[in-house]
Amino acid sequence: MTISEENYIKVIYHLSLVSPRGVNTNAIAGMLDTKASSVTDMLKKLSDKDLVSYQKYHGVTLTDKGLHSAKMIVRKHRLWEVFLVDKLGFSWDEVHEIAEELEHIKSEQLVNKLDAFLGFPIADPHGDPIPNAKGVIQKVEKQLLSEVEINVSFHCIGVKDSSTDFLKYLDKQKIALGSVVKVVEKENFDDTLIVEIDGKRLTISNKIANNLYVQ
Amino acid sequence: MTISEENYIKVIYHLSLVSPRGVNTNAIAGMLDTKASSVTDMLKKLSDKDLVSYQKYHGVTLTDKGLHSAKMIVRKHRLWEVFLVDKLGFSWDEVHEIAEELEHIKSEQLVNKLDAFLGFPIADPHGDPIPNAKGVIQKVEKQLLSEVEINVSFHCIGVKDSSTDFLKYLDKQKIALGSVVKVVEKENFDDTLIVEIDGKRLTISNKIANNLYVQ
DNA sequence: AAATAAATTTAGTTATACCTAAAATATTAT
DNA sequence: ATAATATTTTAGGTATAACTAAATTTATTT
Ligand SMILES: [Mn+2]
Ligand SMILES: [Mn+2]
Ligand SMILES: [Mn+2]
Ligand SMILES: [Mn+2]
Repeated sequence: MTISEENYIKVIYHLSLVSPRGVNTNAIAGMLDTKASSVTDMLKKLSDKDLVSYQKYHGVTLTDKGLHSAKMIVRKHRLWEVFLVDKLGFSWDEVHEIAEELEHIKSEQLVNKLDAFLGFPIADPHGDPIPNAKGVIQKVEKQLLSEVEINVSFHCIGVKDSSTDFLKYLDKQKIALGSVVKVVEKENFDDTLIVEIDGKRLTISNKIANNLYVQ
Repeated sequence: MTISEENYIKVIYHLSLVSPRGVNTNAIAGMLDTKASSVTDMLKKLSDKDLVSYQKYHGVTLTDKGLHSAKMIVRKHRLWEVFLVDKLGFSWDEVHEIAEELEHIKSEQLVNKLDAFLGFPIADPHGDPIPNAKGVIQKVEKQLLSEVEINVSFHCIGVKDSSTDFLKYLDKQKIALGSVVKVVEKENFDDTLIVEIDGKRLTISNKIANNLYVQ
């Protein structure tokens, strides 16, 4: 599998979590910053390799083989992110780009030794679950902060958006995974929230609350 | 710089340590397991990018820019090898292939953080020197065991050949970097040596002695 | 100084992974 | 149901990095 093929498989995997009935050509093109015609070319190749099942004009789904490959790539991506943050001292907004390269390193032995070295983490620095060596992903129940009951305490356990801008905002507000959050007040007009984070009061927009997972 | 370009630059670097007057097309082809005509194509491209100076039919040398790039690739290769052995528990005969991939990961910050994480090692698991962030390589004086005075003790500090076969042979004979070696007797007919390694007697061929660096 | 051999380059192909523009199909609006 | 619009595919083209076979240049013999 080439790096390009792996990138397609990974994108199809992520998109299929949202559209399990079939992933559109244009959606893939958007994620990979490429043209729809290039996507069509690649879908044919992936289909020939039995990694996706593809019906012209009706999108693709991953085959079992494709799904497993995708999970192994995601596993590598997230393990490397843990390594970069926990061992090398990168901050959580710096690691995605580097992990995009590291996820294509081939050795299975490497991934499994890295996993052990990191202590078999179950989530990456953004709270995303890490598939195990067999591809099994632990399901954790989580809610968006925007949809949570008022005056009940939760823990931050992940981010939905992991753009640099959002992660840096969270750093600035001292919101980290593990922080204790409680919604104190909800403004009906625009859904702005007044929250208590680790004891400190803070006003946050709906857009922020809508990208923070809690448990 | 593409992965392919980096591989060429690195091979030219290694060959130029032996032939500083100019590296031949065929030598490069041999190392990269490709054809001379492919090499010629690439040399033109590298020359256009000012990474090598190339005169048709007369081989190439690295420019300053090319030399620096080469050292940075070698730096990454060797640092990753240290990581794989020291942190992940790979043995020294398993790491080269993986490092061949890892050496192409782009982030400069990554290399320097990795370097710090590893404690700024000066040599890789095979005893080869690791260029620092500026490209400076510490010169250590070393001799081949085959050329060393009799009845004088030395330390093993590196291997010339780092093929799996040779490294596994050394493992089997309990010869490692750091071992204390003394040549006890030299057979004039075929240069076979009787050596004492960490106190134990052993007979080794000239070919073995010719691939072990001591100090 | 030729002749022969070896090394290197050029010319012409191939596969991958992109692209643009045009054609085909599907979706939506009238 | 037809027309308009959006999506997707096809057709034809580019750049990279490989290849084979032929031509050219350099090195070695005689
Ligand atoms: Mn990421
Ligand atoms: Mn992540
Ligand atoms: Mn190596
Ligand atoms: Mn090495």
